[in-house]
Amino acid sequence: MAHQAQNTLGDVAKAAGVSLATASRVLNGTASVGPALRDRVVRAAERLAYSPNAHAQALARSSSRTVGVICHDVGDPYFAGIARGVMRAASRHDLQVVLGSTFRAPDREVAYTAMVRGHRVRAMLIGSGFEDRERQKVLRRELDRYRATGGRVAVLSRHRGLRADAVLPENREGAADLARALLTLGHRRFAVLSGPTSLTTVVDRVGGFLEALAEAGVAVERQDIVEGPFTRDGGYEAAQRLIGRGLRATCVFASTDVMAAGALAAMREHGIDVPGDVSLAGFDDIPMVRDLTPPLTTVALPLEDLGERVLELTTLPERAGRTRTERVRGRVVLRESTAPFSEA
Amino acid sequence: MAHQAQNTLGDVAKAAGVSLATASRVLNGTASVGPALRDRVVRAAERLAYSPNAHAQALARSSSRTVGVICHDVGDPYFAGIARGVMRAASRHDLQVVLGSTFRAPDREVAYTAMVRGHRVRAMLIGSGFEDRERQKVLRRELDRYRATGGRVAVLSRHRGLRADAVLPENREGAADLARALLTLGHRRFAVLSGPTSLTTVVDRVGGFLEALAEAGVAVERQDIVEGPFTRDGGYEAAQRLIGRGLRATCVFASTDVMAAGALAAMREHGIDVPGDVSLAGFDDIPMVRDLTPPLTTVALPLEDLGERVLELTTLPERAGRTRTERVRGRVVLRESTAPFSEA
DNA sequence: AGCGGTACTGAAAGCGCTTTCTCATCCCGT
DNA sequence: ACGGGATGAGAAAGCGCTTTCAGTACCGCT
Repeated sequence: MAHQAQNTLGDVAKAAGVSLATASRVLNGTASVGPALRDRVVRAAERLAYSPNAHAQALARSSSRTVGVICHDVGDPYFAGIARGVMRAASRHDLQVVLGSTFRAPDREVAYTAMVRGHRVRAMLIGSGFEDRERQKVLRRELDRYRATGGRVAVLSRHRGLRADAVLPENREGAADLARALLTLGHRRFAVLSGPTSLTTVVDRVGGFLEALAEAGVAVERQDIVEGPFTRDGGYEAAQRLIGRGLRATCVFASTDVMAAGALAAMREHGIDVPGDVSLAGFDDIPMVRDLTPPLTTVALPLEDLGERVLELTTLPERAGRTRTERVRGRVVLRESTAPFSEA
Repeated sequence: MAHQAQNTLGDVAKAAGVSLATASRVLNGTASVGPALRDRVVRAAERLAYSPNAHAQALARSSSRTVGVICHDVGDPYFAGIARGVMRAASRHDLQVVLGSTFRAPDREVAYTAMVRGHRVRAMLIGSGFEDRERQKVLRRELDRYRATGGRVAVLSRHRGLRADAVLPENREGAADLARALLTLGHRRFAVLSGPTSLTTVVDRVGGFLEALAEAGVAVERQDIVEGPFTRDGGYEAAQRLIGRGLRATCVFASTDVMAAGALAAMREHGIDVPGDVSLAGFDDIPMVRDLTPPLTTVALPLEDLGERVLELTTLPERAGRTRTERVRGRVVLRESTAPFSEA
């Protein structure tokens, strides 16, 4: 599917009766060119519908204005929000974006980084994140190679041993804050809907939550921690299982809002009133949760902002040894899905 | 921010003690090379962490495995769903994606097409769509130039006078189906929450809805059609205004689910029961609407599927004169947000 | 008139790869 | 033993641009 001949800079130069060099200079504004010639070139370019070949430019300049973005799933509201922020910032910096969606498959993540490296992008934003040691090692090698050649890397959320600039949603602390807020409401028996423990995000959130409870002397039994896919239906199923085992908790924490949404549906189906019978809280504050009934208590993360910031990080001048880390504290938002509890 | 020297194919060739040509052939598998040399090349490439420069390849081959995707806003659940489909299909076809988000600004749309054209992508997917004649003319010119040089274009939803392969959600028919379903429920007085009439999608949906009503002899008064931004908050505000004017309709149609979600919130705030006091319906069937209370009646569009199909279109061999059009009929899904109505 | 600048413009050398051509070899049948 | 088709490998010509480097003109001065 080769492209047919496009007009090249050479054509433009010929049409304008100037040299290649001059045409290039006019179109890039890299040097002063006499107004007469300048005009002729601009006109010729317009007339020929000239569009500079980005590849040729990238090759000649050995640099590009492209960044690579790799995330788990653009379809997920979490990444959709982040992606929006990234796109906004990219457009502000006049950067192009090539996108990779791993669908949560670690090897696809590595494949994408390789591909993106091939594109000689000036920066790479990584928004996925796996606990898998082996994978992480491979990824790290890939990224080190990339950086060795001058590439920038910025990650969103924690990545094991990936020395890179990062925007860090404080999942651990946010979940802990939430736990404390729920304790304050009087809850003492909790259940947790966990996502796959292969995701760092999940590990941090669940870990932070349990830890804060533990500090208050509250333990969560193993059977009250249910794991499921990091999706709405994953939450639904996990909740089903929890309910099937006999729901004894007075408060359920879902490690992400989309799971909470699913859980809410499951509870409704089982005639369990939220927050009457049980309180429910999520994490992220994706837009839709305000519109659930009841609106969901959650830890608000400024998703779009996170996206913008991680992109911005790569535009900052590189710092010698140290990497930059921007921590973003989630804000606990208490809504109607959680109610005070007192031992009847 | 020039990249430092990466290992080039030349380095690999030298390290393997073969010519550039042979190295290229081995790495691309384009010709048979003796097993001994082949092995040396592969090893050398691995050792040097060689990553072919995609730009150089694109330039030399004058073709690339990249497609451009342009949409209004990846953050919107509608496009997020579609984007997911596109990414899935792209990964299946081993195609890279460069993404553009126009944030609903027509000139940004044109700018993106130009940029994407510069990338010599093999195909361009356009998911936006404006009624604006002037803009459309500019866009069309841009795309014609692109196609004149062998580029493929596929659009999602109707685009005025853009002769291109298309996946066409039948907005008009879907809205009409919905209207008829609502009529069957007994409703005779309707209100419409319209998005900006600069969007083709809006025009089609609202038009189809009203037309079907008209055919049944039901008219909607001008003041019962309220326009707002194509967002959740746009729906909220539009509903506010409608309520402010004195809501007389027994059924409200929002031209997109996200607006319906906002409208639902507004109604709840005003103590208007859905569907007790008024029925409410949307369009798209984005995942979240199942989880609203009440779950939303809507016209279901297979979003992810739409995305896959529009990408697939560009992978099909081009057809001489005629363009392909895949129509996708939305399916009316009646949920609890709509109730039968009978004149009390 | 002659000198040092200043301001423009062009020729040409790459950027890193693919892909014709060309040229050796090698193996086969006869 | 010899011609001829495979087969394997290299040289070199681009792909479309940017960017040194090397002028050429022309300006104001002395």
